[in-house]
Amino acid sequence: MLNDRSQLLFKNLMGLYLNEGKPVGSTTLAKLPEIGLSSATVRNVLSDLENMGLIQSPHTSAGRIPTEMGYRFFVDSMVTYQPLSKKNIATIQRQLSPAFSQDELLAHASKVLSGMTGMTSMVLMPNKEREILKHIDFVSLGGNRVLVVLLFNDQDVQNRIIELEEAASPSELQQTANFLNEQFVGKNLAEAKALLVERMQTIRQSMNRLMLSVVEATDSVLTQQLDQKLPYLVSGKTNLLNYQELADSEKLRALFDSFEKHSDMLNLLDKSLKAKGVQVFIGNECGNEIYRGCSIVTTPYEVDGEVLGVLGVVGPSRMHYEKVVPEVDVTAKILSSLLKK
Amino acid sequence: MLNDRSQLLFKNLMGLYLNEGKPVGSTTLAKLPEIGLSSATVRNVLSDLENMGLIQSPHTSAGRIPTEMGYRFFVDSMVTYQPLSKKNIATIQRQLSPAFSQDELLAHASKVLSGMTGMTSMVLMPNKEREILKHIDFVSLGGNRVLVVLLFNDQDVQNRIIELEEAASPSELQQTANFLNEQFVGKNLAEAKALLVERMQTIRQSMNRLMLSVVEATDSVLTQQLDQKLPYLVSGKTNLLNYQELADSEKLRALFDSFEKHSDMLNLLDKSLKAKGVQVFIGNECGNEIYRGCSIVTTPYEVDGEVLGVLGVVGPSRMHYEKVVPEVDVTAKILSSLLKK
DNA sequence: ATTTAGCACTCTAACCATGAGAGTGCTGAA
DNA sequence: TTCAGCACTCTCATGGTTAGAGTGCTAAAT
Repeated sequence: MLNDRSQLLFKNLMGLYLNEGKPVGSTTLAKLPEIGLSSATVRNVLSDLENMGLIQSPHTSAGRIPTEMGYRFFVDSMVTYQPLSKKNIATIQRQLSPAFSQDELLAHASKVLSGMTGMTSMVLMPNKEREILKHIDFVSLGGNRVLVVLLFNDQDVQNRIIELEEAASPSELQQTANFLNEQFVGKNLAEAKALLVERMQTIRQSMNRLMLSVVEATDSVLTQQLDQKLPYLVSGKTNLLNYQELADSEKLRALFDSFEKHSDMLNLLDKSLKAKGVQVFIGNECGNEIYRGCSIVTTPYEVDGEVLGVLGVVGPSRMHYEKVVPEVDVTAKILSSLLKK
Repeated sequence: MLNDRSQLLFKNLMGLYLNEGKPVGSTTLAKLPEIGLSSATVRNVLSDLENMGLIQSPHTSAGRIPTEMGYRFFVDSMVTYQPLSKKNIATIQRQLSPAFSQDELLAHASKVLSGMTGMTSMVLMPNKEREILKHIDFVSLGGNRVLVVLLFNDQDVQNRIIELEEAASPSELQQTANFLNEQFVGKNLAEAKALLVERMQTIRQSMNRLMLSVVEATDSVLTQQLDQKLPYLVSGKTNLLNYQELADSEKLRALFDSFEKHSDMLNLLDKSLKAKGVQVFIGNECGNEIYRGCSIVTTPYEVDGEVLGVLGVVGPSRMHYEKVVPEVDVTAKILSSLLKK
């Protein structure tokens, strides 16, 4: 559909534009040693490319810049991705390793990604509904206060302090914990909640008042557990201040607002969740007018072959895809490998 | 030192400037009903005020704007603070109450403050060194993995998963926990660490290898506990995008960088930690050239009369002190009262 | 002794004209 | 098919001009 010469010129135009950020004219291209054509011939080709919708001219006497379709074509069939150096991979590994919980690990991944790419990163958190309850424990704090410790997936610990109506002895607490462990360990949060509702009738009859109030308090903790969490993390927002294409503070505000509003971003991350491998969304494909001029690169992370969430970066469409895509990819892989353990 | 008429004019000038953000000229002031002077007379007074260093002229044909000294004078002796409405107070209370841990409460306070003032807020976290250890507990996770639960100050729960060299039975863990509780509960983190080092010799002799390795793992958790935490939280950074006086993206970057660099801000928050009541830092007083044109309003929060940390906001010097100061003050008071419990 | 009207002066911001520079499309020759 | 040449268009930087805002000073009025 596109002859070799057109491709060559388009690729060179992209290269120059990604580096300089200024419209590229026919003379600039003609001067490149690998081209070997006069500027007039280049002009003819550029004119074709413009008719095809791959490039456009901001105004008559400026050079050409890629259109969204141009970016799309470039990303789909021209970019040669550059593998990360051993050293960079080691650096990521080193920065992610000292994390103690799943949440912390994901937060680190987000930081690493925004630091490495110089853009803004986001990490879609695993669906808490599907986290599997591994252990319940109660710690008496004296008086009526009890610390509830919930362990999910061997990595994620949550705790809440609850107040009972009357004091509970350690042995009573132990007994209740044993009961709850028997009933709910191995279930995910949603199942546990459903089960609790279902069996409440039976439980009421078989337990004394004290144990019942502990169970009820635990139920409310489980419920809160579900909604309370942020759906995704965002790091390095301020990195976007570095790009002049986003220098307008109206534009930035709109972007930041969109991050907080959640709906756009969740939509996108959800799409990526269902796809395999790295996805690149360019401009309008991001699903909102606001993202004109921006691109989003995402990829899912997983554990034991099951997709848990998505991580990615937002930046100007004029980004170095050949570097950013592998960076996102590798970070997701390393994250996945660390989650496995 | 300043006659009534000068004060009246200065106050009105400040009022107009705070609202409009544009230099105020003699005619504008003369037109105000409460002035009752000709613009010529006003000009004479303004000239005096300029000589005293309270106001300045950006250029010949613009009006006057306050200098930093002008702001200082205004804040120190002219502002009449507006008490918050009952409704606003109730709103703060409602937004802060549903917090489960100390950290969460402080994070909420920061959010509330940035939301209410429309500026950026920061909260200096309590000194972790001085948190008192209330309870240590171990939960066996099967295999060699043990969950360490540390409870501080009845509100702050921390946990870490540690891996032992060999499996430990629940009773062995219980025994170790009992020992550690006996030794360290009631001490603060720094004391606990010192004590551990001091007694290590004795402990080595009196305990078996397993218990020893648990103690050592706990020690490393205590150590991490000390450094790992952020010294302060920042919320609502993006609010600063709304102010045209900060619209320049260089300026914003410098500010955001300063928030991440910690040193400037910590210096300032530390100063506020030692002072009583609300403090206002204007421009240069913030301790860095970067904060030219910005002011910082801080106040300590406390529990049982002991100062724990500081909270405050950063915004343009042209802020409504009469509202912001009470807002910071009340938020700190409410936060303090919730921490007490 | 104050206050104020009047006036000359200064500076900014907006507007317009101008020209250099960059890049284009088209045409006709190689 | 390629390309040199040329007329054309548009932006951007520059400089000049003007209206408007605000000042300081002086001399008259209170």
